[in-house]
Amino acid sequence: MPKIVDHEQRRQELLDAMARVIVRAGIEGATTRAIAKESGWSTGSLAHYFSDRDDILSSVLRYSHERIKARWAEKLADLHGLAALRELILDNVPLDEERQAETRLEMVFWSQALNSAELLEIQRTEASDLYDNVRRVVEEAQGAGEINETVPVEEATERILALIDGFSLHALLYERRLTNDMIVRMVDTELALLRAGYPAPADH
Amino acid sequence: MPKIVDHEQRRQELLDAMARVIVRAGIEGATTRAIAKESGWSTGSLAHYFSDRDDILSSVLRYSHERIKARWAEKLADLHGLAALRELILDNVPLDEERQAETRLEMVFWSQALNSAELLEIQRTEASDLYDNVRRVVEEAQGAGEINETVPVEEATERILALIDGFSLHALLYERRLTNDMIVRMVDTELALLRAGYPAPADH
Amino acid sequence: MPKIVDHEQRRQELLDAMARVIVRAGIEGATTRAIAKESGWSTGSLAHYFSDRDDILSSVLRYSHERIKARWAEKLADLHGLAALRELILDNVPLDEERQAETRLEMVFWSQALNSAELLEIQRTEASDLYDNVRRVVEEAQGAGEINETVPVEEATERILALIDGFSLHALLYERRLTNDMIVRMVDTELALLRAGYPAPADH
Amino acid sequence: MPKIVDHEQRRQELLDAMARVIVRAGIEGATTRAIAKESGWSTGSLAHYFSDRDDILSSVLRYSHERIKARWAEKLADLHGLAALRELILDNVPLDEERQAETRLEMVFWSQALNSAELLEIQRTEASDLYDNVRRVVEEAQGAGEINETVPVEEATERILALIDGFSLHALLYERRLTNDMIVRMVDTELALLRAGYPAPADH
DNA sequence: CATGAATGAGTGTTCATTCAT
DNA sequence: TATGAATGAACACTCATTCAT
Repeated sequence: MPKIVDHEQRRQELLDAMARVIVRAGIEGATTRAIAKESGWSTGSLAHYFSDRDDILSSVLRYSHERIKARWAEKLADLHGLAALRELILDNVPLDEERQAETRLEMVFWSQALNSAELLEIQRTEASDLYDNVRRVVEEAQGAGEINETVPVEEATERILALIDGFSLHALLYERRLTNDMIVRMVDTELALLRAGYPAPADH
Repeated sequence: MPKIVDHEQRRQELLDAMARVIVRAGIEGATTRAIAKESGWSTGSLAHYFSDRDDILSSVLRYSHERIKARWAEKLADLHGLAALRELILDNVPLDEERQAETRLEMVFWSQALNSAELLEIQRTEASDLYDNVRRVVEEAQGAGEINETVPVEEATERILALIDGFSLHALLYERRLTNDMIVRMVDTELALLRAGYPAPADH
Repeated sequence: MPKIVDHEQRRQELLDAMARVIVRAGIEGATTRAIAKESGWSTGSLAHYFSDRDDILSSVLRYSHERIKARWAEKLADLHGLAALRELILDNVPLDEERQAETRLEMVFWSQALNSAELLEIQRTEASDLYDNVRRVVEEAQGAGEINETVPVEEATERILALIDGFSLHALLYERRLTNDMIVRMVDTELALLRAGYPAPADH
Repeated sequence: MPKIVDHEQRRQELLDAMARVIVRAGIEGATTRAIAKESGWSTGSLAHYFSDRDDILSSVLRYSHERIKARWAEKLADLHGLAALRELILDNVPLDEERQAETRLEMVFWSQALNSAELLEIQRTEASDLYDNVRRVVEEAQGAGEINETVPVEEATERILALIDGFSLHALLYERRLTNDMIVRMVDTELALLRAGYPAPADH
């Protein structure tokens, strides 16, 4: 029993190290040696906790999402409706260094997933978690009358998710152009839009 | 007289091959040998056209943007205001296979740019091109009364750019969730929003 | 517990292999693979003991001199004055196969040092060791009255060093012309010259 | 006829370029491209004048000696005996930049010859030219009474040749230690020694 | 369980050489 | 004759992985 706890704890130590290395040096810098050095353990040790490098990679992806999800659970515990939605969105956007690191990690996995069926599957599963959460909160807010009843839930959810990743990406790549202030302001505009209801699209 | 070769044409041939390899196999699959094989030339030949792998990489990024920009120029030639904006947005979203390939390429460079000052610089320069184009068309549309005069141009531009990349990303990663139809519908919603003007944000 | 390896011993094993390869095939034949093969280890193993090929090269140069110096120390322990000088000179001339191999190694590094600041520095440091030894013994012999008091120590030292390398070089390149007998005879002539004192130079 | 002249002239142009590259960058820097660039001709041109890189190398060695020999012929034309010997020695020692370049070239070929039967043969042939010249002048001087009749010609010749290369080597490698003044002084000491006759060697 | 030495395939790159023009 | 594009073997080096201790 205590051994199992140690095992899991050691895995997390190694995954933390791996995540730090990826954030600092990218996927190409995340060599076995670099991870081992960052973690303080030997390269041979990794083999006891992960079957190979791909296993480490997918584990990092899962682990990162677990931490993010745990944070949501805590933050959303006492919030409801639009307030919860706002918190959820802002929690998924790189407004501070911790969130920036998470986004860097995400970005690496976006492209990695394109060439790995396993990573893609994980990515999709994890993404559907966020999707479900956003959608649930949107529905809740709509049920509570905070979101206009004409707003289609699915579209609202997709727009929000697109904005989250779009802002995240641009915040990292074009940091001088897209400031935190602008992101927060645009998030609030989106929330106001949900309150007011989407305008009817024109013909084309 | 020696064999005369159109240097620029050969470079493009090689860059096309490189882009195909990256799209198919990712950045890690884009080895010198894979590029050579895909292009039908030998590894040694690459040295005549590029100084090293980094040079190939950054050239691919630049080349891809050149093609995209050339396409805009053509498409936007006869369009103005909102119609031009709609075309520009839809042209930057992976609605067909060609555009999907471009997005895959983009995604690879997003994460590569995080660990390469040179790629980041190129990425920023190219991104500012799109920014300028979107902003110009938005201003034009606003001048023509197609966009509500209360809409802040900068914010509108950033929202659109975020949506473009957010939709692009999700279309590739979560293709079954985010369909082309939905993307087009959401783009039109965004345009309608610009016509109607942003709602006033609530307090927090 | 991991396999425990005597790092220094393994380094010397590899350096010995490297020296053998250089002696046999020259600097251009001393490829990573050739060294690995000669040593019986894999190419990847070299990386554990040397940072790169330049490191191997400079280490070989240093290592070779260490062995030579250790031999002097032993040989000169009980000798003094002219007898010590004679021994020192003869020990630095390729009279047997072992010494021939050392000279071949030396010759390779002479030209390598011309294009490598690091090798040149090592070469100079090691050369000054021999200079100091020769000079010390000459002074000792002069103090003991074995060398004429009019002989300038610096000039005597330089002549001896020049003769050592000149004989070494010619013994290897023109082995049929310059025999061991001749070398020994000329060394003894030089020692006799030191006893007798240099003749006064004529005017020019 | 004029074509043949052109051919030979072109060869020399290329050999000059090759020699400059070797002196500047060593044997490893003397790539086909570097030679072509230095000469101002294309890499393909080299093939018209030399069969391969080895041919270039051995031609450079021969060419360099031809120039040196031509210089001797001129310098020694009006000199005889010890005066001629002194001139010959000083002409073969790197007292000025031109001679330094020649010595650098020599040094490269010393080690190259150890692993190339062809280069070794050339080296020996060329070296015997210098040997013959030195020996001839020594005999002449001895015949004229300038050199003591007890001096063995062969040994005198070998000593001189060893000193020439020893001084040359040390002048390049240990330039701050072995100055031109010292070299000239030691050469004159050697000449004085020839006048005075070698001292009788002691027993060992 | 932990180590780190050892592996050898694979990498980007360079090179002398060939050859169609 | 002169060119320089093209070649592909060879290079130094790195890497994920294995395994005896």
